[in-house]
Amino acid sequence: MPIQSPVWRSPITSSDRVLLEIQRAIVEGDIPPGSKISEPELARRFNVSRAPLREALARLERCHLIERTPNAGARVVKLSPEGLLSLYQLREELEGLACRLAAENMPEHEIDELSALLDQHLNSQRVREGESYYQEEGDLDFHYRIILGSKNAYLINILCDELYFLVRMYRVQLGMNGPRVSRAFDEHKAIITAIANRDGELADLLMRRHIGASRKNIEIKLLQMRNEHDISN
Amino acid sequence: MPIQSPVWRSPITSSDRVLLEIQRAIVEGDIPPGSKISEPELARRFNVSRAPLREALARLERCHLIERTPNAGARVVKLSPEGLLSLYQLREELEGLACRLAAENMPEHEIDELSALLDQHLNSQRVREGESYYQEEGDLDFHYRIILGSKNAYLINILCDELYFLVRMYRVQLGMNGPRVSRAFDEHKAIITAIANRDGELADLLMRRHIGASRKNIEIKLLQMRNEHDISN
DNA sequence: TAGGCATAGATTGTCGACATAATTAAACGG
DNA sequence: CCGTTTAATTATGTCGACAATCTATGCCTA
Repeated sequence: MPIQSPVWRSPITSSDRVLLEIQRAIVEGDIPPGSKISEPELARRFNVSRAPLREALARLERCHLIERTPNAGARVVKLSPEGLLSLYQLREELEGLACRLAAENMPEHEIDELSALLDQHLNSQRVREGESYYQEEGDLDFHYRIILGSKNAYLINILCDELYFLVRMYRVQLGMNGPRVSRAFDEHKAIITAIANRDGELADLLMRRHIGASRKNIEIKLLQMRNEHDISN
Repeated sequence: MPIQSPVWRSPITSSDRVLLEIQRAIVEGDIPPGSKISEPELARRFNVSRAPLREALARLERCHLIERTPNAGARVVKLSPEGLLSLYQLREELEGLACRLAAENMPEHEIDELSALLDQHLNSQRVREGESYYQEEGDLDFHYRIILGSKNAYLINILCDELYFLVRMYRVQLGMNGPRVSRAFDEHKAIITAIANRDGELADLLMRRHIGASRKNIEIKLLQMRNEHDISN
């Protein structure tokens, strides 16, 4: 039964518009983590009443970008090492499952498209200096397509609509454009090959390893930041 | 970084009260699957304005009990074999992970409590005829406690707040009080033992098998129902 | 008679205002 | 001067009403 995505529906209502704007602002850090969300202020800022704004806040809570307490208002989530660890534990498990299911359910043409997209990225990426594009959009696109290929509506909803905004937020705010680009590309290639061969078990394993590598990479980054902080104090 | 549960917060506001009532009504089938949700009607029925009602609807959508389309309103979800399969695929994965994490993070006293609870259920259940209690509340309680024991906030949120209402809905509406009671008890005992031994790998495996058995049990039930339906036509 | 169009009714999305609870500021006492 | 209590202010929860959109009924046309 097709569960339509309630977060990424075509922006028609003002609530949708406001949602997208605030989502971007939080992910990019324009509204800093931990800061309080003032309904009257945001309503003025986006020229809407509090009704659609509150609708947007409800959906922001759904993708874990804000936390609300009754009668006390909402605050932007505060990033933390534990939160990031929890997030990546889940991603390893869920995206591994997504790969296994994609190996069963992903139509040939979707696999071909994704494969072609990877090659295209390889060509355009090696030449120009701006490797950040692949790191950002390209990587997300890769993961999204596999998740969608799983054809499991709940899995798609949880990953794409609820968890991936957080992933982007951590990436942006930790400044993740490390030197993992080329290796990530090879790993992506291996995963899509496994899916094309309908080898769900292997695709599962490779994806877990892929995300695990990202996690370790980020944990190192966090340790560095913590050390710098300790030194500066 | 405690993420407070946004769905199960103490019912203080009218929105919370309405949410709980509608949740129960949908899970129990009082509001039949697929039926349209009329905001004016429900607002009158619960003596509230449409504002808190819409807040409740937003949260109902979050736990997949209704589906909304912009400018067209909300409908109660329609149960389907594919939906149930998707749900149990996710549960196997997520609750397996929960077991692995619980083996690491669950405090001794929580393990002892759960263990004692199981023994208590064993005693009170064997004597009286009403085995349905354990099947319903007891089983849910068992799973909830392990999930909470994982100490992964996102995992807890997804399972307890977003997916378990659907699990209950499927159970109630498919009339799941089968003969699996005693076997489920043994399986529960084995799982908690593995967690107590801090053997995450084993607990993971056992939980996956436990849920997989439930899934097969339900698939059989669905086949039976489909056959009965075919015969009657 | 089937299909498309227009109108009427109802529903959803949005708005501004009020009641209540929380937060801040001030006043008081120690 | 600081902590506590009280008052003022602000913010959240809720309400009723209006505007935009969708649905259904009936009519017209081919």
